[in-house]
Amino acid sequence: MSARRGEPLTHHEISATALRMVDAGGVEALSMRKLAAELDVNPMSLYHHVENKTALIRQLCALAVSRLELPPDDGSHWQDQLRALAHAYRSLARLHPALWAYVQVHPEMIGREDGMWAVLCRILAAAGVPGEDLLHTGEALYSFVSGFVTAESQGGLGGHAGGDVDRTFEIAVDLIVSGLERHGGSGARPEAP
Amino acid sequence: MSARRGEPLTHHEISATALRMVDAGGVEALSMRKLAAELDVNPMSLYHHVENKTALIRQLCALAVSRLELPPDDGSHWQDQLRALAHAYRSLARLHPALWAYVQVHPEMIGREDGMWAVLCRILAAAGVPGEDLLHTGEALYSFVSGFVTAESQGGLGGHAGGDVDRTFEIAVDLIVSGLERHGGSGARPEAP
DNA sequence: ACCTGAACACCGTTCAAGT
DNA sequence: ACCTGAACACCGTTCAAGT
Repeated sequence: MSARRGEPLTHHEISATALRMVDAGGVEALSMRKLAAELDVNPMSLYHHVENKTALIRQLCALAVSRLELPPDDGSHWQDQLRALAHAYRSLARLHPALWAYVQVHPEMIGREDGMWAVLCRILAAAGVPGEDLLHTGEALYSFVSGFVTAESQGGLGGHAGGDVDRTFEIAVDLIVSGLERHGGSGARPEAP
Repeated sequence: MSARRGEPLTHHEISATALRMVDAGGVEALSMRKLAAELDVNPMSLYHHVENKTALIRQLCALAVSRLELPPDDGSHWQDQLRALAHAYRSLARLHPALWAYVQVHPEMIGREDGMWAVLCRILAAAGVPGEDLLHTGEALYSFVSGFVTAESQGGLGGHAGGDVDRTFEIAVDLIVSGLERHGGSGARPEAP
């Protein structure tokens, strides 16, 4: 009977449409009623496929996270692998900027993304970060990159004349790598002249 | 006539109450109607003192930002000044965590906080960051620290066993300082022992 | 000048009823 | 099983009317 053609609303179709709406207008532009309208369905029908709005957004986050392309553990320098991870994360954030900004404010939506943490910790270990600092350092780096991509996607960067955000990202990643080279075991130890 | 005692709703009293509500339950817990209830006033009365909800939140942000205690330019090392600035920013964020998370997603709410940018750029110049990289580096650092304090206030850090967030912040700031010492002109140049 | 009630166009969600 | 309409308790905001 539903206004839509025969098929009864797939899980996937709901998520895809919702994600499109979030991409277009931010999470605050997603309402169950507008989503239903977009799907040409009665608002209440959605509740047979999704527990509630929060659960729906959680699904969107999971969908987005699953697209993160983790760099493989080839034999390359940890510096290159760390750069690759940072770039992969930034790319993901740029795919769904509004959703990603939401994630930073609601980290419980994705939990601690397992694959990424394993890769990050492996790289940091290779960089010579001592075991007792591994998780702290990983968290620091993750929050740094999260902050950057959020600022980027929300217009918090590039305000100045000729703002070249790619260059800012390059400098940001260089700064982290340099810091690790100094702090970790592989670089120079503090003792200044 | 109003339910409240004689006085006609001061600007300040509205902001203070709203900020208290945001601190207690997040920005999403602030509604014009609940704020009016808290003030014991008709919801519509608020619109004589505030243009709309967005303008009200903007005022809250300005209020919070004005409490940032910028470190003075004593003669101390740029490293110490940078640490002081980072700590001041973190302290501010911890005063109003929910509002600060909101600010990161809506950077236009505070604009580019002028005093802070001047101090940050001065410190980076003292660190030997070349002029053409100054703004990029400043933006990178600002986004890093923003990311950290947002993650901290939203529970994105300290998930692991014995999570000591102060220690994570210490490591995070050390990492930035080390990176600058390497990249800038005043610290030890790469040449390792 | 300041306040107010009613109204409008929205929300998320529940529930009893329909096929 | 799946869908639906009516309803409830909320929103922000406008506007004409009150003092």
